Amino acid sequence: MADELADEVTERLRDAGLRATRPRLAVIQALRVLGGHQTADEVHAHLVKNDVLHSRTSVYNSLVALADAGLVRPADVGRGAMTYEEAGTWHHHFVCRRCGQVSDVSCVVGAKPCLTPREDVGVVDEAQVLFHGTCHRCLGADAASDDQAGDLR
Amino acid sequence: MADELADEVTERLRDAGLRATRPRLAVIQALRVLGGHQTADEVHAHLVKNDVLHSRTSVYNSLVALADAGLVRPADVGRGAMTYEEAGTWHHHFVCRRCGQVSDVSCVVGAKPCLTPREDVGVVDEAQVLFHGTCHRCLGADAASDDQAGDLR
DNA sequence: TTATCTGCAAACGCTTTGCATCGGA
DNA sequence: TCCGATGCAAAGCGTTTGCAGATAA
Repeated sequence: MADELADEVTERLRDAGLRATRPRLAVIQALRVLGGHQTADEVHAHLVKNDVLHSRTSVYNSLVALADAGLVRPADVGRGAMTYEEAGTWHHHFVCRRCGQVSDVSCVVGAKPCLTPREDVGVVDEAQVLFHGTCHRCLGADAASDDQAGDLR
Repeated sequence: MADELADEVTERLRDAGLRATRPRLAVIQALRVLGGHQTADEVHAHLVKNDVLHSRTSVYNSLVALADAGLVRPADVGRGAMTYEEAGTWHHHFVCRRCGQVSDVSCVVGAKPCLTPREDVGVVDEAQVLFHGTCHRCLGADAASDDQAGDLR
């Protein structure tokens, strides 16, 4: 079931001049299982739990290799550690200030620098948008606690 | 000459319920002298060089206080350390992949969430755009070294 | 006078590096 | 076979925390 993934990853790593090793395949499979926006540590924890891989260094190494091969995209959403996601469709991120949850947001234009700066700063090859705000769940929790709190505060 | 700054900072800190202390005034003055996009360490180095302040902790403390008072804005441009700039007009950032230089870029709309995500993820109060690419200087250097290199490589 | 702030020292979390060993092609 | 990858251990770097003494209001 995950063999097609392994085959594709193997091929794309080789295309990038990299070897298809056990840790690398394990890391990208973990990323697929866990879904987007995982930190290196979360990937590591998952692999340790499933007794697949125990070295933190290898997780870092593998993430770098997979990113080089264009299979994984690092995304800094400003929450301490770097997060990683499978490189599928290009999108932006919304981060809830309360709970820290990260959601994907479609980009305005389908192409990869989906925005162009007004100023002529040079050649732009990428534009990342990071939205901040309050997610629906936290807004709901707010409303609920407002009811509960009554006129306190 | 910098007294108006000191007075304004004092007032705005007090408005935020914070004290106007020597380190805080020193940090914002350093930020003004150095210009935008300084790391805590760069601010610290500047203040040490000018024999104004020697504690790294106080630089961090002050930056937090100034950010709370809305006088300073932290901007994560994805280069390891957090950078800080005086909170003036709202803008985005362009980071050169070669030299790491950061340039300011006007936002699309003057208001503060200058972009709206397509998806309804919740209440968005901020949108930061981070552009990556190659700045003019590095493009120029490239052209020059291409000439020099001739057919090497 | 007192709550706030400072600033040293130490801890902390994420990430990288050095290096001997291992293994994919 | 041999270069590239692994993975332990340790360092590195930016940042935060604990706390006793100092200070703005």
